Parts: sequence; structure tokens; C-alpha cells
Amino acid sequence: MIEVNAPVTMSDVARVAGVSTATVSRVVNGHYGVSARTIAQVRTAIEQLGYESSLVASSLRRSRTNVLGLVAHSFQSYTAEVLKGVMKALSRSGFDLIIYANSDLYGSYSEGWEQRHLTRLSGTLTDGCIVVTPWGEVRSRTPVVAIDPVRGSTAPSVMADNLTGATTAVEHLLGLGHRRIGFIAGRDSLASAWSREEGYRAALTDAGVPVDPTLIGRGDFNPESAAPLARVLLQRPDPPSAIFAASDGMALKVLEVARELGFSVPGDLSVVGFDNIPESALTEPGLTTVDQSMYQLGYEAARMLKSLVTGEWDEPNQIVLPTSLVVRGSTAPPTSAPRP
Amino acid sequence: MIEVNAPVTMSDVARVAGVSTATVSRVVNGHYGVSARTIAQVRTAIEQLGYESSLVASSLRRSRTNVLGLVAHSFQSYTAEVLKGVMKALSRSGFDLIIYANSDLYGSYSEGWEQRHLTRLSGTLTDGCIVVTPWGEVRSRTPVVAIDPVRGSTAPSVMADNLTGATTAVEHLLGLGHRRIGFIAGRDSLASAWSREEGYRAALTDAGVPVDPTLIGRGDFNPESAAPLARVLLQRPDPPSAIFAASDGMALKVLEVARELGFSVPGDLSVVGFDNIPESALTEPGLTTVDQSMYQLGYEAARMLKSLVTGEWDEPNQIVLPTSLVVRGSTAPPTSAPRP
DNA sequence: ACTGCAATCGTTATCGGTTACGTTTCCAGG
DNA sequence: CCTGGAAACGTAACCGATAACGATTGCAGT
Repeated sequence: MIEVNAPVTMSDVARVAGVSTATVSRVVNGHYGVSARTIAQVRTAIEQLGYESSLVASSLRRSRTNVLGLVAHSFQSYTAEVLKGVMKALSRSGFDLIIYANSDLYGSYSEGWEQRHLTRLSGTLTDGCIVVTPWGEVRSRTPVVAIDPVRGSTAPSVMADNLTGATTAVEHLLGLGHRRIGFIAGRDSLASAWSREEGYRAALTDAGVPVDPTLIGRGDFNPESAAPLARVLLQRPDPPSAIFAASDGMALKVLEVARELGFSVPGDLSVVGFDNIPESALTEPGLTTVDQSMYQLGYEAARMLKSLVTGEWDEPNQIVLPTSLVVRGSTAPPTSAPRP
Repeated sequence: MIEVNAPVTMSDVARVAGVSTATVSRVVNGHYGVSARTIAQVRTAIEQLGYESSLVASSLRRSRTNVLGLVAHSFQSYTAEVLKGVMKALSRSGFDLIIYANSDLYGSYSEGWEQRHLTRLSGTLTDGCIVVTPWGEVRSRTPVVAIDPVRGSTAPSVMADNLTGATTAVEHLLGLGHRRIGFIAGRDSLASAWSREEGYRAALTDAGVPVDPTLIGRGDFNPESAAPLARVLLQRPDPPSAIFAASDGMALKVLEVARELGFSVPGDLSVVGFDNIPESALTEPGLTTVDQSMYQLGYEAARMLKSLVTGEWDEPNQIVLPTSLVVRGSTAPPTSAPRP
């Protein structure tokens, strides 16, 4: 019987098997140069003691660990969906996954978290990392793939076709007859936020509707950031008849504020989001939004990282995935009579 | 300018600052015994080189790392929801989180994964771990909290009130008039699977309905496992008028099979699940299910683990959370005329 | 100037593995 | 019997950090 709480180390195995730790290591890793008899002895000792090698210790000395990392600053639905895709891509690939998330989740966290986490892991633990919605460009000695990268980055990344998606969303509102369309922007540094705003502007301009800067609120993708912005837009004497938010999280917040202020959706106000997180289908009414398959983003990012690590990647470094409009109940033609 | 791909180590900092690595370590960790002037020098060097301490290296030597771990064998909606709760509980707690998931996600993976992962991490990297739906009892020198533990475990755990939940679900079906109610069980080793089956039996017995063993299919919580079982139940000459599945994932599979075999839900067949994962609200019709707030499970588990690590826990080691029935469109009274 | 105690800082062992290198063993070939 | 070389295995350095311990320095007290 093994005593509980005994951390079994390699030297324990070596002692029991009557060999050196080097030999145990060779057996564990299947290296050449150990006799069959010795291998059997070591195996027996390992079995008997219930030994498992420490990922930490081995990763310190080794260069390859067969572990990929994912760092994210928060863990909302967005990240969860991405994660499912990542796991799918990694299934039976020989790579394990470590997700590192810091505890400064809600509230203000300092910029550069991704660099900190990355260097803390990447130095040794992981062979490469996926970074979800980074704050800036990162440096790392192992490959890094960004999901939803910063603007202007040329590093490996995966993102949705945000420009087309946003354009389609606004065209949908225009098609319903809306002309005063508010916009709540995302975090400025991200390419996605930028493209979604571009799409908003382009669709309006193409339709001959002038862009009114006072109808644009500057959020940061954090749902909380949308509340005051929505309040400002809706409490104007001339509120917009529709609001396009750059993320579902923010759009759902807009729905909340609208309800609170007595707007009926879609009667008094149409709302469109972006992302198509699961919650968007559950609200009453359902949120019209742009689907960007976060699952797919994660899947592609993991596939790319895997190949980058093994040095087999031969496709373009920047992947752009298509989007599609999902029309639900939160959009309708504007009422002719503006709300008093 | 710093050269790219240069892994900056503590000795680099020491060299630049003109001190020993021990002093750098003291500065980094805010230990006593360093003059203000030296601290400034070291800080400058750290800044200049962009140094970040390696989590791996320090965890090897240290006992406390302020990192908690979570290991899960798969990453479906269930785990994602749990994770959100965990993150919430850990936010601004000073603890970071590492999630370890292996790549043998889909398909057959060997039992005992949780023990392997645990020993690989727990030896050094983490101060404690949360294990989601383990295969067996685990040993670890650091605290472990199980979410949905194995049957008969007395170790720290968090679980839903599965007995009451299942009883309520079946009573709901009985109340609608169903008498032939099929059941698809979960993974036998888990306490939750056991309790849910107990609830099923108890509700039937209390209502004076004999338990028919041929109406019980033995699944394992994996959605795939439910398909053949549902097929068997529904292709009988005398199919049940309702099926209660021990998890939503399996219940959704039952819906699929039912549709495939030409059963209309809830016309020909009522279906009830357990868990209330987000997808359950999205199907047509929506799935009637038992809500067990996986978010809450994660939240409580993290709260408990946090306190166990710091040695402040003074509540019972086993937490049971309430459940509630969510009635949606997949249940209705049975049609009087049995299906041909 | 001398002692004694803190404060400061470097040296070194250590965590649990991996691996370069050196040593021993064994056997085939001369 | 001797030599050469490969196979088998141990020794020790090393990965990047921490911490126990020892050494040095500075300064107050006498």
C-alpha cells in the first residue's frame, strides 16, 4: 500500500528499481540504450509506486512539451465558444492544452496581461500559444496565434470578416427603413472593432445616409461599457430608431437599458449585435446578430498553431472566416411616428 | 532595443543590475533585506530587459504558487458553464487559474485521466485543483474539490440535489398523465447518475407505477451513448410515451433519434433532460429539463477550494445545491391513442 | 580602535526532471 | 589474448528559479 500524500519522484522510482534517475528517464521517454530487463524493472517500480512525471520539472529542461497554451483576459461566452473549437482541433493530436486565465477578470486589469502570461508560460511550459483578443503585439520565442488581433498586426492570426459582417448588419437595418442608426463601438485597438465600425460607416455612406458622429458611442466590448452609452443615445430628444452594437454582450446590455427606459424592442427600437453568442437566442425577443462562429475561430487558430509548432504551416498567416446575418426578433421596420 | 526571441532570465537581470540572482529574486518577491538603491537598480534592469519570472521555474522551488487548477476530461457546454462560475469566484482573489485538458477528448480515453493530470500539475504548479466529473477517487498532496463526485466519496465536493431534481422531473411527467416512462442513465460511477436514477425510481414507486427494467437504458452521459439506447426504446412494439434522460446532452440526442424515427415531440413522445445547458433552450421544441446551475457549481467549488488552500474552510466538505424544473415545449400529456 | 548586532548581499543546495559525457561491460574480430 | 566499438548505465551539469546559510559591510555603543 502506498502512503497517501507521498509525492512520488523519479528518484523514488530509481531507488526501488535499483537504477539511476537517468535510466528511469530513458525508460519513461522511450529512449535508446536500456536493456529489456532493466526496462521491465523500471516499469514495475513505476507501476508499484504510481509514479507520474512532473510536467513542470520536465518542461524546464526540455524544449518540446507537447502542450499548447491559450491565454485570455476574461472568460465569457465568447471565450468558451472559442475554447470548444480549440479543443476539437486538438483532439487526438498529441497536444494537450493549458489555459491560463488571470483573476483580474472583472474590473480594471492592466494592459499587457497577455505579454505577462505568455512569458510566464511560454518560456518553458508551452510549445506555442493562442491569445484571445490581445491588447497589443506580443513577443515570444514560441509561435503565437492571435484570435481577433490588434489593428495592423502582421503576426499569425484568425479573425472573422468583420467588415462584410457589419456592412450586412447595417444594410439589414437600412433595408427595414431605418435611417437614424446608432453604433456602439468595440475596443479601439482591435482590428475587429475597427472593421465593424468601417462596415457601419460604409453601409451608411453607400446608402446615402450621412454618418452622424453623435450617434456613435465608444465602448470597449465589455458589456458594462455599453450601458451608459446606450443611455445617452436613448435619452436624446431624437433617439435613433436602431442601434448596432459591435458585440452581442454590448447589444444585450442595450436591450436591458432600452427596457429600463421604456422602449419596446423591436417596436420603438431595433437592436443588432455581433458574434452570435448562445445567449443571444435566449432573450425575448431574440437578438438579431452577425454570426462569426467563434467555434470556427478557435478551431482554425488551433490548427494553425499546431502546424506552426511542428513547422508544417504553409498557408497564409492570416485567416479570415466568413460571417452570416442571423435575423431574430429584435429588428423590425421603424414606426412612422417617432416616440414622444 | 531588445533582440527578439531572447528568453530573458533572472540571471540576465542580475548581470545587468550587477547583483546576484538571489537579490533579483528578493526584489521580485518583495522580500526583506535589500537596500533601496539596489532595488532601484534591479527594477531598472527588469524594466529594460522586459523580464517576467517563469511560473514553471518558481513553482518548482516554491510551495505556494497562487495558481489553482481545473482538470476536465472533455469540454462541452457543461464544463464551459462551470468554468464561468469558477472564474467569477476567483476574480480578484489573487489566484490565477490553469485549466488542463488532454487531447483525448473525443473517442475513448483511458480511465484515470484525472489522476494523471493531477499529479502532473499538482506536484508543483498548482496549490489545489478542481476536478470535473472524475472517474474515481484521487489522491493529491494539495486540496482537491470534485464537481459531481463519484459515488460514495467523502472528499470535498460540490453537486446538485440530483435526487430531488430527478424526482420532480418524473413527477412532472406523471402529472401529465404518462405511465410508461423510459430512462436513460448516466455514467454509473458518478453520484449524480446514481441519484438521478434513484429519483426516477422513487417517483414512479410513489405514484404506484411499477419500475420496468426494460425501459431503462444504460448511458454514460456522453451524448453519443444515448443514440442506440433511444433507438431501442422507441423501436419497441410498445414504446414509452416519455423519456427522461439523465443529462441534456443525451436528451438532445433522444430528440434527434425521435425525429429520425418519425416521432413528433411532444405529440408522440415527451422528453425531459437534466442540466439545463444553453442549447436546451434553442431546440424546437425547447427541452424541458432540470436546471442545476452549473455556473453555481463552479462558483461554489472555487470558493471552497480557495478556502481549503488558505486553510480557512469551516463549512461542511460536501455542498449540495438546489435544482429547479424548467418546463419547455418537449413535454405534453400523452395522446390517448398509442402510436401504431 | 574594538566589539556586536543588523542590514545587505552572495554562495550554494535544491526542486524534479533531462541530457551530455564518461565509464564500464560485453562481445566480435583479429 | 588483445583490441575496438557499441551497448548499457551512472555521474554530474543544467533548466530558472527560491531559500537556507554564511560572509561582508556599516554603524552605534563603549
